[in-house]
Amino acid sequence: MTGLNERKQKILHAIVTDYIQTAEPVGSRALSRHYQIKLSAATIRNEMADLEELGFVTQPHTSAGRIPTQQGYRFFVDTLMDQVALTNPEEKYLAEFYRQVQKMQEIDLIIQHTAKVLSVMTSYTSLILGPLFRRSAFKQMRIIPIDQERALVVLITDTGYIKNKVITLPRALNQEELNQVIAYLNQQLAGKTIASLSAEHLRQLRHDLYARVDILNHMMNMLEESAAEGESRVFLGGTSNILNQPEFKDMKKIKHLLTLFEQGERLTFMLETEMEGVLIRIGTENNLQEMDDCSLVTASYYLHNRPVGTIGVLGPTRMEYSRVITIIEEIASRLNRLIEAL
Amino acid sequence: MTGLNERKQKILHAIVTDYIQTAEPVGSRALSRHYQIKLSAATIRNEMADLEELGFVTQPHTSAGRIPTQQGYRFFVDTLMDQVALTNPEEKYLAEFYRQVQKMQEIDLIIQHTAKVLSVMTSYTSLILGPLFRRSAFKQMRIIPIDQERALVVLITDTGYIKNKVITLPRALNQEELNQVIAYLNQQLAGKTIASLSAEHLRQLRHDLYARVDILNHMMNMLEESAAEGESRVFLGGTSNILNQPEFKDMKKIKHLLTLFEQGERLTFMLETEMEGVLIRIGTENNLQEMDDCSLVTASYYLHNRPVGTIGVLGPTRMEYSRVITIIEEIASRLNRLIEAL
DNA sequence: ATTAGCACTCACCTTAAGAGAGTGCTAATC
DNA sequence: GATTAGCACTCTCTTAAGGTGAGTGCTAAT
Repeated sequence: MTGLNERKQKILHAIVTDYIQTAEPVGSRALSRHYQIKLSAATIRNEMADLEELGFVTQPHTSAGRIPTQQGYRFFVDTLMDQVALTNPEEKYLAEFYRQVQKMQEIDLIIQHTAKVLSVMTSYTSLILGPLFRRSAFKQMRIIPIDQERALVVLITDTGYIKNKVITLPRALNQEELNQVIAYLNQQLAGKTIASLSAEHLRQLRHDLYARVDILNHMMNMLEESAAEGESRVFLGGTSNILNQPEFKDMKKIKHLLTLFEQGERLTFMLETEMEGVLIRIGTENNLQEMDDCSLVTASYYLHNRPVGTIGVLGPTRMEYSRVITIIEEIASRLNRLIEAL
Repeated sequence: MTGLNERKQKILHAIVTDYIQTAEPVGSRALSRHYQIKLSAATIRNEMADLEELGFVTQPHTSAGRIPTQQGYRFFVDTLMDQVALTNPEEKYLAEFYRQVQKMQEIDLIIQHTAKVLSVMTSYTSLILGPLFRRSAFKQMRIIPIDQERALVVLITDTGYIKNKVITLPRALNQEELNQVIAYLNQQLAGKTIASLSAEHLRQLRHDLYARVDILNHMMNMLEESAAEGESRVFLGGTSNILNQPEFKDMKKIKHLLTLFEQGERLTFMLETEMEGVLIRIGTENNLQEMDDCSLVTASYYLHNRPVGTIGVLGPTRMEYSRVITIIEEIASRLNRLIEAL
């Protein structure tokens, strides 16, 4: 299947590289001139015809140059792509940037800034899925009475995500009672991830606290709600960057993408993954109409080797994959370090 | 200056109304046909020529119909505009919507949903400035130790805005000490708005707590930081709606607007106002390049008659002002009621 | 004061022509 | 047998020209 001889690979590599840079169909002439391919245009034409038949490239119209197909990009990404390193200025910039970010103690700020820098450095749009609540572990929980009926539950997780939730209490409670419940919950839940709270577990809790079961129920409801899908904490950066891409000069496409950007749940869905390392989804691999012309490069970030969230870069399929991968890897690793320190 | 006789006003009204609907230059013919103006096209042409000379309308080119100028819109908004009421379905929709929203206890959720509904109902872009911290009043403050060095300060304001801030403690502190400081602060600050904390006030506090001045300093820094401009809590809704407007078919304009949308501080600046009632800024009145073709309709929302935030609708200058005003007034008042209940 | 009539303007659409880039194929060359 | 030069062909893109139609300004009649 991947029976591409070295020459074809070289040509495909050149086509993809060139097209990524110029967004123009690549002709045989240009290839034989600029790239280290010491073949005549005619020969290259023959090879390109083969590549087209094999599905790696295509022509926008009969007498145009070739552009990579999705399959072409896929092969490029899997086999052909060179690795690039950060440039020195990039490296310095990032180091300085995170020296500043480090001082912020709140995960939300950190992530927001990370989204920003990710989009600036790649000049694509960045998406970051904040630490997932249900993959975070309990650190502690407090309850602060607000008035007769309501109280604020503050939940601190090990990912630095601080969850506030106002709950309505079923009846007036004295601080004493509340404290008991909280103390017990803290003790039972400390260190556990939200996702690991089995039904069994919860039943046990309910049993233990049968005397306070009404309060507990409220608390548990809150937890479950939060753990459930509903909560989408996606941060975007550089949404306007998509407008720089010539493939999105079409109003309709932009509209679809912008509309997608407004739908937190769908973005969350796109980003949720437990994959190790960098994951690249090209065009229809995203399984989303709106994303058919887009690629998404994602990497998870970790706390204690547990993946808790995802950072991603969204651009046209004609994306500078190698550069983006390098950047995303670097930033993910910096984010990891920051989160460990929270 | 505004010496527009009734007939001219009638014609201007018709031009603006028609142009708002169609986005096409309005010709004399169309006016004499469709609107209740029983004058011939020729007469209308003469009047239109006058209106043009007076600066209320203009021609995109010599042989086109007229379109309103900024001054034209201004006059329309100030003097000509009819009031419209919500339609019955709109009213029902809103009532049901807020029946749902009411259940959410968190201001952020409420505002996010309000932004959504505001953009959906107007089909423009909505901007909402969350309750300003410095215009909110203290309700209470708690501190939760996280580890040896750090603690979480939770600050509940009367606008329902709950502020979390991780602070690094200057030295290990026992809960006792912290509680003392917090108790004192709670007592001193309860009911005061952040903005009203004068320097004198703070000096007094520092004096009273001289024994704990290091902790206090940290807390105060946090407060000051938060009260300062830095914190921009702007919520957007329906950003993709701008793409529906024909005046934004130009990529450049869209790009500028989207870029503006990414700059929280500038949005905050745009929205900050203490004005009573509905404020309309048309085109260059916004004092922002990017907004030269846009109008912004805003209304403050209140807690105890104190303006704490702003909701706004952003569209082209060719905006359905009267409809937007009606909607924004209704939604602002519903938001008021919700916030009073927090 | 109002209106009908008319010449004129200008954007927009369609069509045609020409340039340019690139291809596929064939025949010559290494 | 693989490679290349040459050439006819295809298709997009740009530019120019002509035609259409909506709308105007002005003048003379009502």
